[in-house]
Formats: sequence, structure tokens, C-alpha cells
Amino acid sequence: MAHIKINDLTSFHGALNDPLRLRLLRLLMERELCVCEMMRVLKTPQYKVSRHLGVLKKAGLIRDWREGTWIHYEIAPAIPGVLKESLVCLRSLWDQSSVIKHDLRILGRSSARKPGEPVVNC
Amino acid sequence: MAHIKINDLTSFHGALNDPLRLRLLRLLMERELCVCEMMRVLKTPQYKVSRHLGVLKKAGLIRDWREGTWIHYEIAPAIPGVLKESLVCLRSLWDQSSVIKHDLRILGRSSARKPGEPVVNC
DNA sequence: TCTTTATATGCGCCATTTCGCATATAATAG
DNA sequence: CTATTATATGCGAAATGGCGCATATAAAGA
Repeated sequence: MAHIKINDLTSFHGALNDPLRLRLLRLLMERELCVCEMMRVLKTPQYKVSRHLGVLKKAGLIRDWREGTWIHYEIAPAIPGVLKESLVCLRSLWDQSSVIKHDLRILGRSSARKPGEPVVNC
Repeated sequence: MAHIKINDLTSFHGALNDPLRLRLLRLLMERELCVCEMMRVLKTPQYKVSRHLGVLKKAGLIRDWREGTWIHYEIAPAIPGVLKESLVCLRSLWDQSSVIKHDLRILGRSSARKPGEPVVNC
């Protein structure tokens, strides 16, 4: 069980301190997504999505990998247990927000590409 | 069950986005405290403690009342259930930090004045 | 190689936040 | 009324953070 530094806590709470980042993280708690999908769901310019994903990544909350020209993001599998539990708890809080609810509805309508399936649209 | 606006979420996470505020809030999760006690425990100038308590108060997380020249602070009793649960969850996370652990040890050594008891020191 | 698609980032600008000092306020004691 | 104790706050400077544009990078396709 590793120590957590007060700076890690600050960067954690800092990462959650922006509406767009909150929404991005919440989407990623549903499933792995590529940047262009998040752009579409949140109707947000590419440079914003990339920038804010960068902050979440730097805080260690998400990780990414490349597949062709796409970059996929997902919740970092290696985050400590206490942190994961906190996120699950916070999810219940966030889900009371109508903006978050709306985002999830839009995400639900957008089709998930299954692994190996050819890239269709973006 | 009231809706929570995305702005409330932002102000919540914003309130937690500062090391000193985190430490203050954590102390108040132990027990009601007056400003001068928090100054002593956290070894922090008065204006900083007051300012940051003001932010926590504005976010609706704590409330205060006067007793003589002292101002007491405590966790707001009226905060919504989901929020309270989130705080309890986050407490486990924060408590892994050695800074927080240290603060709590110092607080434990400082004597709590019981209600009605005369004010002794500060 | 040239183009297109997907994503990241350097940079300057503006808004927000924090700091530290000084001062204001409020209650109490003398 | 004056002094003291406890706390809050106005203000300017410094630091931080997000925005938007433009551009860089990287892979794939023609």
C-alpha cells in the first residue's frame, strides 16, 4: 500500500476541477474511447479535448495508446484501490448532474466499435 | 432528491483543489474547531486560514458561528447525502497522505474544549 | 511523394486564484 | 472609552489556468 503525497491529492482534485475534464472522465468510466468520439459526444473542439485529456493523463487517471491514426483513452488500470473507490463514489455524485446524464445518453446512442472491427466513421 | 448542477460540482472540486483547504476540511471532519486552533495545528498565518475557510464556506461544505471573539467552524450539517458519502470516501484517500496523518496527530494532542467549559488558551 | 485524417502542442491573451501586507470589524476586559 | 484578542477582508502583485489560433506530428492512403 503506497503512500500518497499531498501533491498527488492536489493534482487529483485539480484534475477534477474543470467541467469538461469531469465529463471526459465520466465518459471514460463507461468505456474506452478515442478522441474523436469524445469530441462528438461532448460537441467540443479537438484541441480542448486533447488538452484536457492531457491533464487527466498527467494526473495518472487515464492512459492512452495508438491504433492507426486514432488515440484511445481509458481509465488507468494501475490506479490505487482507494483512488478507484473514491472515483466510484464520486461517480454517484456526478451522475446527479443533468449535463452528465445527457452526455451518457448521447454516448449510449453512439455505436461502440468492437476490437478488430474496421474503423467506420469519425 | 435535488438535481446537482455541473457548476456545483465544479465549485465542490474547486474547494478541494488546494492543499491547505484539504487539510482544514479534514481537521473539521474530526471535530468542530475555532480558527485559532486550526492556525496552531497547521502552523499557518491567520489570514490564510480565514481566507480558505471562506472558500469552503462559500462552497457550502462548512458553516460557522460566533462564540465571544471566537468563530467556530464545522462541517455543514445540511449537505446532501451523496456529497457526504463522497467526502467519507475521499477521507480514506486523504488519510493515506503523511501530511494529513501528521495533522491529525497534532490535532489529537491539542485539547478539545467541551461546550460550556471556560475558554482556556489559544 | 503528396494528401488526408487524427491528434498534440507552442504561444500569447485573458480570467481566476493565491499571497502577503495592512487594515477593518467585533467582542471582551479594564 | 481604550486596549486587547480573535477574525475577516480590501488591495495590488504574482502565479496559475483555460482559451483559441495556428502549427507540428504521425499514420495511412492515393
